[in-house]
Amino acid sequence: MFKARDTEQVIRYAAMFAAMGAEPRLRIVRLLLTAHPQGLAAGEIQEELGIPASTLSHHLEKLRTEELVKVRREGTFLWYTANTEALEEIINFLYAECCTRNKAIEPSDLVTIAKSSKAERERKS
Amino acid sequence: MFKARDTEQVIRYAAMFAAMGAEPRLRIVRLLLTAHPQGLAAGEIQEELGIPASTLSHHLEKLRTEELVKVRREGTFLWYTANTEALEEIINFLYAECCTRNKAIEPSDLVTIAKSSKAERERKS
DNA sequence: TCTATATTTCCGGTAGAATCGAAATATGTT
DNA sequence: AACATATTTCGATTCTACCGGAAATATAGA
Repeated sequence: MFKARDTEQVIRYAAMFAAMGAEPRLRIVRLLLTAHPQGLAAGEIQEELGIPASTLSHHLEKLRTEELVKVRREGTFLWYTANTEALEEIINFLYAECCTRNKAIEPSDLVTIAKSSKAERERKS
Repeated sequence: MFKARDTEQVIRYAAMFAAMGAEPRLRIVRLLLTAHPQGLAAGEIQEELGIPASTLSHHLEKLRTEELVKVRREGTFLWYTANTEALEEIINFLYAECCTRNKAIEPSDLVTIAKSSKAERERKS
């Protein structure tokens, strides 16, 4: 039972991972996160990352399809923002799949790890 | 400065996401996690998921290359296991990228969310 | 060595993804 | 309406991923 629902889930998450699994798109998501929650207009992304407009448009379309970014129009500009809910969903999925299993880490450890890697990141920069 | 290192990181994580971004491979990782930490022989995975041997071999090779699975030989069998460290790394990356930003969620909330989704999952099954 | 089993490598076919210039569309301004 | 700018859609090309049968390799046992 619930096989169909499970199948849909796997397909959906695979698609989300695939959307992040291309260098230009991962860059886009990262960039949008630095600009969160205001986001960036397509043209700004284009300029920042040096991606041709038409190519960028395809990537944004893909990210939008997989719900990793949201978009709102303001005049002739399209403002893209990262969909942090979707990213949290991915984290939860990974956490559910990975970290509740047998020997895997405890929630409290996860926080410790997250904090220490943040500290480490800041130390290195 | 550190542009090169950052580039490498993005490329690496994009490759990891891409490895998880194919339905058969996401299934494989999930299956290996259910069998963690013992893992499964390639033939068992093949039988369980109904993937032809050569195709499966390609997928496992990809996952191995991106360090998402480990492998050990035992006689003629190759035992594959999920690399939970790599999965934790992905969680930390996403957490770092996503959840330390502006309005994003706090570590303590992350645990709450993770726990409640686990509870919800168990309720549904 | 011969046989059996597990798995990979080889090879070719095919579908889909990524790319980007050019043309089309959308919106706002004068 | 004409023009300017932002972005998408079109069209064509190239590249890469996925797939799976057949052959090769690895290991163990008789």
